[in-house]
Amino acid sequence: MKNITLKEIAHKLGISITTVSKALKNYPDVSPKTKQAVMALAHELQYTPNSFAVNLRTRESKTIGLIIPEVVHHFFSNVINGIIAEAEKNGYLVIILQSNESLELEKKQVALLINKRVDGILMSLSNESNDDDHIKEILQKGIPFVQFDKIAKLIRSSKVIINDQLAAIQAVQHLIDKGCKKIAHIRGPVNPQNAIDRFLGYKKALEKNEIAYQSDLVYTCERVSFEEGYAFAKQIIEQHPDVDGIFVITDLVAVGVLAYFNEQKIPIPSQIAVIGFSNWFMSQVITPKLSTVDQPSYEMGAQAFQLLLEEMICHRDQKPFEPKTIELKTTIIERESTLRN
Amino acid sequence: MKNITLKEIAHKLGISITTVSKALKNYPDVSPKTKQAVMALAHELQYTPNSFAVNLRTRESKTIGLIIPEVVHHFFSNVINGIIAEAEKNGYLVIILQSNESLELEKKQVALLINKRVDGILMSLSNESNDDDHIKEILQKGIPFVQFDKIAKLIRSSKVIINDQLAAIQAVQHLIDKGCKKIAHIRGPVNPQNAIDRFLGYKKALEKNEIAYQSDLVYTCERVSFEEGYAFAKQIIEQHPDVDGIFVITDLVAVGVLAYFNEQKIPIPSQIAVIGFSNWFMSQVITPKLSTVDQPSYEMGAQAFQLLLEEMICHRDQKPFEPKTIELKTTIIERESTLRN
DNA sequence: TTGTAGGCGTTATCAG
DNA sequence: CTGATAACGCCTACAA
Repeated sequence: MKNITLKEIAHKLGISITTVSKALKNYPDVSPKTKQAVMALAHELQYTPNSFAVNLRTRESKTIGLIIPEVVHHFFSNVINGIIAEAEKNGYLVIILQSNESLELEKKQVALLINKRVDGILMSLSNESNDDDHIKEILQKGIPFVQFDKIAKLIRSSKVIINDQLAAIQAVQHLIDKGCKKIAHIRGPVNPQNAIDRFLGYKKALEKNEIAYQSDLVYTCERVSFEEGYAFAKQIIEQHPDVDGIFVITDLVAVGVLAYFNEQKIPIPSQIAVIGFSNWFMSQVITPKLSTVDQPSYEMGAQAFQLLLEEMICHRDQKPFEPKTIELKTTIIERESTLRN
Repeated sequence: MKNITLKEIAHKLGISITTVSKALKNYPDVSPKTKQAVMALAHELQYTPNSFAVNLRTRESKTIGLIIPEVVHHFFSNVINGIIAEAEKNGYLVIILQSNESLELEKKQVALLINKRVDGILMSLSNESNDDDHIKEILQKGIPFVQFDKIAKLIRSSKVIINDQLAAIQAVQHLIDKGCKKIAHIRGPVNPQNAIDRFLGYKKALEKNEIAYQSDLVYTCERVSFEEGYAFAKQIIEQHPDVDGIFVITDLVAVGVLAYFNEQKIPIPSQIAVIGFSNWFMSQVITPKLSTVDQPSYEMGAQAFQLLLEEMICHRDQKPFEPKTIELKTTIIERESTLRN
């Protein structure tokens, strides 16, 4: 079952490879008759160009790389969805790599993609990432590059993000509006920009409402897991029994919090109100249903690809490209876990 | 920032391209001295082979394709995880495409991957798939191919599956052991082999326990969604108020069932016991915690890649390959939703 | 309108 | 030990 090449078509038709190539690409300088014949035979033999050869010639692979911290993650898998869909619409395929939240792996993945000569790279940083040599290498090689969600602020590239600080302010304000006076925050790891911004938003919201900030009400996740949420909930209730509201870095962790409180029969939201972040599917099916901040994940993926596409086109045409930053809207979703008044 | 080629290294060193190539690949017939020099310069200039050229020459891309019904799906994203990890260990990258449970899309994706000349294809069928022309084309072209989870039984290819029928028998037996006498089944769509097998398992378990099979106790999902679970739970309770156990095709749907019962304050498991399938993460955090059948998803991905790898190696070496089928073990996980006695 | 020739960057064969 | 030469399959000036 060998593959058909231009050469074979040319041979069978007794014409040159060049003519066959031109005919198939509908060049104006081929007679309709030969064009016809070539098309027909190509179709009959089910000719498809050898993409390896095309890649080599055109220096493009119509393939992009995506590096993401975790595939098994409601938010990220939705982003992937958006990216793949948008890429496919535009004739691109997507190679996906996981950093597993490890900087070392992330660097390795970048190297792999550069080696593979993908046409562009999309990336969301791992939680460990506090170093950007590998990212600088991407830029230095002139490879089109777009960051999304967890970004390195100082890198000059296109970005698709949400306003984490504002979203956090709104989430905490929501708790305050529901009557919470003493609000704890379970924050994300120290590195990621979005954990930092959400934390800053938490502080600002308190400040704006003239509630004193207490550093001992802030708990820091390392792995951002269900188990951590469970454990911190226990700590919070033991160390600060009068806490009446918790703003949690993400829904998964918040679900852990709810699990502990449910087990201890601590009433939510009457004693403690809880709000999460990201609007995972699970949040609407647990008891009590979790209030959260909705973050447009599919949209984020789609937009990230679009920015990358623009840059890839400029790159190919040797035109200069100005990085852009797109900020997507978030919305507070009120459910049972903050339903008071 | 142009890329370094063998030619340039050869030029700078005043030797031939051939020698450079050999030196870099550590051929025995190059003097240690030249080898040294070449290595050093290559390293200094950060030479990396142009993978497009290598692909063309070797007729391999060290890339495989994966077609999956849904990325945003706890089970499948875990499978993806296993595949990517195992592939990377063996020097392969993975292009992921989604069929969105549509046969038409699935066919398109297959065509894309064939065109791309991936070294192999991994696939789980969409629910719509009742036709296998596209799969036959893969085999006909001699592309290494492995099916997993939702498979076409009659296609002669390697497969990684679980014993759905047996797992279903065990799940229903579990309900019976817990005292259930009238058991409903919310089944998957008509096409997929695993939905059929689970349904058959349900029937067999009833039979073995001398419980009469009633076709009106079987409800068929079309989209396998939370909403369907919710709606069928309502129907079941209205049409058959004496049903005391439900075996549900998958956890997502089972969670919908629980949601309705919770809302109606129908006690689980005392009035009705519920068991799901697949052990989604969500199942252990909802109330009541859902009993289910655990299915090794990461493992399935990893094994599927291994089978594909074997086949790709045979393919490259022009050796014959015998398809294999691997059957992975499932386990019943007892949680609150069936916790009686 | 058609064909020739060169090259993309690598690898493999074979002769020196 | 080294290097010339010929592919891999396609594209594109340029010549005929």
